[in-house]
Amino acid sequence: MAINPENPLIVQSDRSIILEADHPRFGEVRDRLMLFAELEKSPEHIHMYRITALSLWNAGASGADAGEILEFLEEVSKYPVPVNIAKEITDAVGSYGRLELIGDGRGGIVLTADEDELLERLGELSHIEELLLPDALSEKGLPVRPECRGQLKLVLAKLGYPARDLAGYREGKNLAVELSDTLPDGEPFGLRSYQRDAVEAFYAGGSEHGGSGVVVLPCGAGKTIVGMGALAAVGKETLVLTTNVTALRQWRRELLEKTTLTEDQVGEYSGEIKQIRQVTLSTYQMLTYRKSKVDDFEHFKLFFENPWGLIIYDEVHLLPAPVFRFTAEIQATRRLGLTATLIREDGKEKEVFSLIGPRKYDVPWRSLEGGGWIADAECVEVRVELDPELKEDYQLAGRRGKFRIASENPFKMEAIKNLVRRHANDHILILGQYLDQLQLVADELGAPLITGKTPQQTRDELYGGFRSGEIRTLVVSKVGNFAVDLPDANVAIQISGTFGSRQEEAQRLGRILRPKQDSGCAVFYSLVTRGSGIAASSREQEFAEKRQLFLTEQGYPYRIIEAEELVETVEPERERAGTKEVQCS
DNA sequence: TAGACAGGAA
DNA sequence: TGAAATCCTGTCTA
Repeated sequence: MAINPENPLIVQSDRSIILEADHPRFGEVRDRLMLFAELEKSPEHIHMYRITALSLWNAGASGADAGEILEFLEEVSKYPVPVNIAKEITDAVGSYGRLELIGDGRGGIVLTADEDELLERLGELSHIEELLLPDALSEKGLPVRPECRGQLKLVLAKLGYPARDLAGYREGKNLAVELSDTLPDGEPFGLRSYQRDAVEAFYAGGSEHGGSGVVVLPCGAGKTIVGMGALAAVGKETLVLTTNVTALRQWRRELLEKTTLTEDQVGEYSGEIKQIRQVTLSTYQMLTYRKSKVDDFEHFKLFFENPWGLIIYDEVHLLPAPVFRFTAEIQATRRLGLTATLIREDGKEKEVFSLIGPRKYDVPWRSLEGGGWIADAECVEVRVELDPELKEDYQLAGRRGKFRIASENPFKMEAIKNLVRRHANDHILILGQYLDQLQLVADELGAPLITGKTPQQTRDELYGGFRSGEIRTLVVSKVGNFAVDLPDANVAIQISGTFGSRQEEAQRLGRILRPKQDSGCAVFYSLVTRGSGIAASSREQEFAEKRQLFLTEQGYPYRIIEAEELVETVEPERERAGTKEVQCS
């Protein structure tokens, strides 16, 4: 293998991959890497990826082939791919599928392996043995306790041997559903190409094998519609789980509007209303409700006692732990997970992989920009100096104290004002984490503030005002992370955020990704207190870096500007020459 | 019988 | 690392 220093990539024997960000082939290589490696750091000029077992299994599950991956790496690498890495890739990608769960033809399930020796070895492990049927014998493989199907997959994955589940599904009750071809307002309706691809990827293998996995799509790309497509494809009674009631109602509205389902077929099972219908919508909290820690879960029966042929998990990255437990027990029911970021901050990715299913469909967010499905967006990190009066406090504070002080840095106010002035004709959302800080900003700007305490009615009014353009700037607390009814904006200013949450960053960017009718331009500003004195980087900067990883992975580079520069560029006419400036008016 | 509110959970 | 939001239920009031 020849050495080619012109290439953008270095694969190292510690499983890390370094990609040059300024290389002409950067974008193309990044989009391929995303499918089997995880972005770990993105300092200036380079992106550092890491190959993990899970990232390779997901690649294997979505049909990637180790040979192709290696060929690609060799083609774009400066140096030959280290032998140990080549082997690891081959092993890990290949390991998805070495073990299979299949039907034994008599209604039971057996675990099979490509090598008898492996199967024997696994079967002797005590925590696997207890998931198997003790005295049963099968010439095909190890007979599995049917109720332990999920648990077994989880244990195997943790051991490094993910199993492909081909044991089939309970059929569930038939339900004929079709997508509407026109919406109530007369607009024609149909699946977009990528939505159709996602449904097909989910249901590949048809009714026998198709039907468990996760679809990853950016906010605003129509995940609900993919859910409806899956529902129509499967054609069985379905349970849809959402994170809150607003999302639940939105699903209900969309189901009625965009499918042939009628009012009496769609039920809401929430705190207020307890309907169980052919398509039932409920919340995670409903299922995990119990009076106290020692009581039983009161409503989990919803999972088991109905003939669901499909369960849809909305925002699967937020799925609470008890729902995993129930899900482990209903592995015979088809499952579709929907999310914009398959990242869990609690590290339960293997649970999602094992119990919901492997990643079936994922495209880089930015690639949907081309089709005009989501808006072109630019991310800008604005570095603000720490208020000198707080420098001493900052030095003396502990780790979390430092983060809080940097987050609430009063000098951010000036930058916020400049940004608001700069975007005089835009719809601006200001997003933050601390209520006092948000209140201060709202007062100073004379803009309305929405927090968790704001009653729904007031929220609706303010949302309405923002939508109509009457209110131009809206200050929003963490409610904005979850509120599906929050109107779209074209400018978002993040003034503080949760530790290193990549998810939150992604959600917040999602707020401005809906395609715009007029200019089509969207900017996401993130205000970060700059490191000062001895510390090269502030606590907040460190977390900001972590937060930005997911979006960087998706192709959104952060342009860094200093807060002081904002003053000069307040008037759009006086943009600095040579820099592609943002023109959103 | 609806709405407001407090309390506990994760 | 911690703050904030949400949900569900039960109770109280009108």
